[in-house]
Amino acid sequence: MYTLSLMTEPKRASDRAYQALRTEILDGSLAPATVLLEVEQADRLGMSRTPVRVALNRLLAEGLVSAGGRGVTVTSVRAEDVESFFELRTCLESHAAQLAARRATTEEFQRFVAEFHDARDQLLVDGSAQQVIDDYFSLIRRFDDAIDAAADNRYLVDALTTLRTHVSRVRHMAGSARARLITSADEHALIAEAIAQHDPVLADHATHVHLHNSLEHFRGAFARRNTA
Amino acid sequence: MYTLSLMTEPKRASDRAYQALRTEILDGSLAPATVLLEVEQADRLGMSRTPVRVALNRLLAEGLVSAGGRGVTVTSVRAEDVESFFELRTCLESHAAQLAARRATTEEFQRFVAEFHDARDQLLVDGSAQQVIDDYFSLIRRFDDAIDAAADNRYLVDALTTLRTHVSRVRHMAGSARARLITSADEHALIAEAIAQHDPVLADHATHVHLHNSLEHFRGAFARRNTA
DNA sequence: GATTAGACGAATGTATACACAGAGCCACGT
DNA sequence: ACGTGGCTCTGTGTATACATTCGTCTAATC
Repeated sequence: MYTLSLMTEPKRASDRAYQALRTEILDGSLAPATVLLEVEQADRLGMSRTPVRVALNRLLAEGLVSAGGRGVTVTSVRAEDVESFFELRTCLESHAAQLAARRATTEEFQRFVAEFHDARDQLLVDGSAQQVIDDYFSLIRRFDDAIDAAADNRYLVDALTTLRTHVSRVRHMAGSARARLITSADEHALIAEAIAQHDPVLADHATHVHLHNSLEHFRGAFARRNTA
Repeated sequence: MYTLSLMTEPKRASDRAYQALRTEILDGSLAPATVLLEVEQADRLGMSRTPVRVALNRLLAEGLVSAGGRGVTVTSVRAEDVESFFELRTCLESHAAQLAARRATTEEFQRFVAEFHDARDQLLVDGSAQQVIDDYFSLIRRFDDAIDAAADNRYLVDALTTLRTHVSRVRHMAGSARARLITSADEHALIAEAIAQHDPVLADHATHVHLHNSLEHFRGAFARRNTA
């Protein structure tokens, strides 16, 4: 089963609406504070209000839009939201890494160590090529999925999935600097190593460090954006 | 603004449907594995399919029902779910308590210490009276709300709100023994004390202890239920 | 006798029509 | 000129009709 975002054309109109709106919110085409009206979107997406309504309710549950009086509004991402957000994310990802370190198989995560080393080398050689960057993010995604599977906790994975959606938004807003990506690859390699060696405390702390640095990067990016 | 569960008669039919179904799932009137059909429920609740559909989608997002093939199914609560569930809950509540200990005002939580002491005394005197038990749960609710407010993290509070819904279900299934409630009051008093004294580590650990004991209680209740 | 293909039916997915509520606006009065 | 009252217009909430899909039962063939 592929994830929704990889399926080319879902059957249900409500799924198409959900995907379309979600993608546009994540990549910024639909700017924060934009008001989404059912009729408007139904017209734009070439369907009736009913499936749009379903899609908007799903986005509402995810926190990507908020319901205020008339229509729904694309939620804004203020700097303080990013702080709150990473506070929770650090808590959850660290815990997931800790659980993974207890429950995962060594081989699987030792492979990730090697992959992250390769990725770092690639980024060093050609860290500005979009292909290399895309590959790296896809590696991170596989790594996150592997941790989720190893953590083996449905509720935790659900919470993290929602959070990671919001991460995508912030990432889009902040962009990704080559230097940060390289450091990030090293940090991920360490997390993978800790999990492979069944060291829960190190996995916990390495994840903490990684997300701390990640947040610092976003803070910098936000500051530059707001002064520019 | 009152919470939905306290509003006597919401305007929207979809809200009435949501409340009705949610209540019935939480108190067990709708047993796990029950299949909910739109038409069926619409008929039973005296409305059309449309608002029922909205309600079911909300329940789906909350994880109280799951979508399998035909209709939605009331999710079951297996022992292993309770484990996963408390694993996450411990992580989040501990973190919330930690944040509250850093950010809360001493007076507010010192009052909670006194209230929990009073509650324990009440439970000792007349711990089987439904009124006393209800009062105690209502106190816990106010305490949780106060922690949430002090933690001041929208994402964390959202995650905890969802989790606490599931706690209600488990509590209903397991029942509440007088002895456990008394111990629980003491544990809560300690958490409140730690927050009042701005001791994040103690708040964290006291919450951990409380939820550990709480989980032990549920484990025992489940074991008894499954052997009975 | 078991397995699979096909048709039937029930339940969901979608569209549309109507009801209601809230916001904006114009006119009227002061 | 400014405030107030009602009107209109727009958007959501609900109902219902229609389309589509998926499960299931049956029957036929191997």
